[in-house]
Amino acid sequence: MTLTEGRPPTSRYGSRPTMKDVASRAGVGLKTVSRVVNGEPGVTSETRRRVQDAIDALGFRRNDSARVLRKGRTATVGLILEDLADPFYGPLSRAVEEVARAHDTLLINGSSAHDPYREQELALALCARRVDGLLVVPAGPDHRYLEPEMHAGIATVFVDRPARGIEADTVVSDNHGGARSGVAHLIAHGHRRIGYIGDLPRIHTAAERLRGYRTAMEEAGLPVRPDWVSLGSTAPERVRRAAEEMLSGPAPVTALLTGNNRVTVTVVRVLAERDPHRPVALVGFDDFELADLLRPAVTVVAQDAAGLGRVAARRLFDRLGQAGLPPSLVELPTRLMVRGSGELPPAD
Amino acid sequence: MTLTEGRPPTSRYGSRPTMKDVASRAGVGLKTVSRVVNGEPGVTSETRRRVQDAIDALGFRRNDSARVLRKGRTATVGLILEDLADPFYGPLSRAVEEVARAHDTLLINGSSAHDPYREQELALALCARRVDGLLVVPAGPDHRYLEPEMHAGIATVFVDRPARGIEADTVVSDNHGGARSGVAHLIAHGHRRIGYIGDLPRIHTAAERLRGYRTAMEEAGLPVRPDWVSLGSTAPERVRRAAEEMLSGPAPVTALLTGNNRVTVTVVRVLAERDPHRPVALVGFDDFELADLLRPAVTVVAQDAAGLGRVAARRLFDRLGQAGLPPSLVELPTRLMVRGSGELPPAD
DNA sequence: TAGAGTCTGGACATCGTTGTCAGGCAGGGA
DNA sequence: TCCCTGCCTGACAACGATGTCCAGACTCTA
Repeated sequence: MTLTEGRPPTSRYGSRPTMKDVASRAGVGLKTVSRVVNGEPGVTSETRRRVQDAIDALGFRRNDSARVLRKGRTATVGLILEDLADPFYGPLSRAVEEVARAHDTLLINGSSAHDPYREQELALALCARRVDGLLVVPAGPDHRYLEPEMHAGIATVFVDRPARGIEADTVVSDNHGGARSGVAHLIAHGHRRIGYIGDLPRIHTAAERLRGYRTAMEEAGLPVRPDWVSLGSTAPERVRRAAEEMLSGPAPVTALLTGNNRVTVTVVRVLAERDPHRPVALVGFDDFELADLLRPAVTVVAQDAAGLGRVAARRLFDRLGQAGLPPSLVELPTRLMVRGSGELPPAD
Repeated sequence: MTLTEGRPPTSRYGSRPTMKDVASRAGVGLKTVSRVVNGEPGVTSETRRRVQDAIDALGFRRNDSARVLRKGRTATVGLILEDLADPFYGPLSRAVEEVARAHDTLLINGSSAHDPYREQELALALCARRVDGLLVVPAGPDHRYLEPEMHAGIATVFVDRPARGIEADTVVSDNHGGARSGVAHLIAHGHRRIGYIGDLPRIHTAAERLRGYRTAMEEAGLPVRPDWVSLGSTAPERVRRAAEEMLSGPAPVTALLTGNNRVTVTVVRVLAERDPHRPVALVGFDDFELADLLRPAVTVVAQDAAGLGRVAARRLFDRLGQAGLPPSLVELPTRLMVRGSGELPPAD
């Protein structure tokens, strides 16, 4: 039989059967259908079967909008990232999805495309759809716009970076410590002129990593020339220019710390084009696929992206289960993965 | 002022103000608030201002569940991928997002984790939330479960692979032609014993690519030994074993076609561990980041992932705008990107 | 056979918003 | 002065599901 058989003649294309339709077809009351659909007790198996038949024949599916309206909870949480295509967020989002699934909750992924306005637009759209909770990788400089939503009961956790302007749960990596250990590693291999190329300074992680870089240099008693630090967009052209300037100036650097995986990849390209007899050491923040297969293999400060997602999601559900928890801050450790590019000796 | 000032005393934590609350605070009717919120005409600027003040004071945000219930449309479409962390899907999902945005529509991303059951669960959950449309990268062997939904008016487009069991809009790459051109490239460089390692045979793309491989071999009058073809999961262990067997059997292959980027990456690892004096040529299906920086650089058959997403999303919105279009099939061309690994001479 | 207790099913209000429609009011023409 | 037009405004029903509560049917016991 085809699935269109048995539809009531009133059903137009684009209109769906409701519980009322199911009830009248099965010859029972509305509430009985509701009981069957929700697996509630108090329906004889004979009645249950009749209702189920009607549901199948009509192709009925419960309208969750109506359900949400009545019940108040949506069993849905939102995750707002900067860029779905950035490999750093893959494991993060996957980890969140697993936790959400364990709580029978649907995860909605969205991307702000690095644009504060789009982040806000997206977050508020999800709030208007009454998600129970929100996980946000902040792109914008100010998150006070979420205050009314949080007060109204939408659990919110910030991941990878803290929010600005409000107190909220936050899960981040130890960016300062990670950068510091990466630079210390370069120093231990004899480098004294080390550059840092990072993301926009308004982004918290970029600032923290810069701070870690400075700390390591200071601890070794090394000076930091202003032209050894370059913060800005991670667009390949900008990063390329920055790298080339640092490598050719009056006091060229012999080693580089790159502020995230986008920057690292571009810098790897720049270094590959240079004279292989004058190698430049490199430590990248964020691990990336195939880093071990490049020659030289790229030494990185790896973040636990899946851990960030998992811890943040757990915190979100804790908060959903128990309102009124005080805001918490969790900092996850990073790990230096030594592979080769950071062990090159200084060229001079 | 803090944002909690002015809340009516009845407002509990976790309950939100409604239009009714706004109306009574502003001293106007319910419908007038609705007009202001939706920017409808027919409200004096004085009234509008009073209402807006009440909205701000109460932190009101329209409940879209109720709105959807009343209006029938959600201005939301869903995209179901296999794995959010697979870099192939990044540009695809980004392209869909751009198109959705141009239509003032929210995009919900979800992942099936390669599991047919999860795909169905997710698709139906989105249908229950009454998304207007659905873009699906099929993971399952049977999509008849979507038939009632499509009949009920949920526009559905399949991407990257066709659906099984139903007629529907589909946008795919020219998998057969792409694989054929990749293998022809290897043959042109003197290879006669060429292997193919692909995804599970039930996956349409894997089968098509196998067909392309066979076509190219046949056209060159070359035999295909059964142990030169290995289909199965893309788990690294399986792929590694398959590659090692093909490279060490009685008639070892001198070149490989890999069926997608996951397989390619694993094979690159295997090849990197082997004797560099006996190189194995490689052509991978799907481009991937840094393919050009490996040594040898990896020659690939590149798909237009962004194109897949863009074309599919456009088709979805065409269908939303005009119901009853006949199902269409679009096949996008692939591009052979010659980089080095496919040009190695046969080892013997 | 009557009464008590249990189980099943249905009528109705409700969630927050929007579409319909009618009432009120001001201004202009006769 | 009266009526008509046009503009604002608000009362009310409806969207589809769920929770409350009660009625009727049934079983079991005295």
